[in-house]
Amino acid sequence: MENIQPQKGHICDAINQAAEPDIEVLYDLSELFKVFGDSTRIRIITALTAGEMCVLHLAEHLGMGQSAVSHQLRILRTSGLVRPRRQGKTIYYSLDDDHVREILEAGLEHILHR
Amino acid sequence: MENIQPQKGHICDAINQAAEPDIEVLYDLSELFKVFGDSTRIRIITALTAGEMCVLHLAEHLGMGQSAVSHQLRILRTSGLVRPRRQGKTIYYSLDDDHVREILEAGLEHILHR
DNA sequence: TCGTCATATGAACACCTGTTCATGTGTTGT
DNA sequence: ACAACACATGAACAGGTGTTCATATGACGA
Repeated sequence: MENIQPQKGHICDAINQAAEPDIEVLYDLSELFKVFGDSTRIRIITALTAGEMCVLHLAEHLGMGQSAVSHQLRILRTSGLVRPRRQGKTIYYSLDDDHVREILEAGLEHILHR
Repeated sequence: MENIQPQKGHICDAINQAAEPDIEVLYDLSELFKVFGDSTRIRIITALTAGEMCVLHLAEHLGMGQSAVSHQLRILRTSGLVRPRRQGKTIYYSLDDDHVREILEAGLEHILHR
């Protein structure tokens, strides 16, 4: 990284203005979006928007192997986006938070309205 | 990928219900979130929330090299999240779309409120 | 208890991503 | 025209990511 020192003072609205708002929060934020940044996981989340579903049906729905889906579900679970409910041998997954739908909506707004 | 055929019919709310809503849109959606899924880009976007800024000031603000920032700006520009404005030698970047702020907000809601 | 079903997990592998270094492009002032 | 400045771009390299294969866990029924 070089030593940066622009010669003439440019007029940048945001410069010299208080430090970054919670740099650690911004890191967590990027980690959250990283979870949404995979088409398999987005498809899982979208599917769960309609209601809870078990792993094999998710795999069938996505046309993928059970293992791959299970791995992705672990990531979604760890991130607190999805919640498991055990009933006998099968485990039903559902969205853990209404924020998840809102984030999805916000993204769709950008994709569609332009 | 294995041949999946669950033995007994589980009760999954969303199964057998109309096909996926535009699988291509979901792919684009994941591509969008992928752009948000990097701390450097999130920091750039957040910085631009306060107003336009030139590349060197962004680099200074982030404590990174000019090249790295420029590479990330190209990704943000290509994704339509950020817009350049040339004035002499320097180029000022700003958020291209109000949707960007909304997506950021939706993500923050999830991070903070829990 | 034994076999089967539903899911989870670990290792391995190919692929993708972000930074750095070096260099190129375009603009300004002299 | 030339040097300096602001920014962009290409190559290269380390580190991360998602799928597959094989195997483990845990629950149910006979």
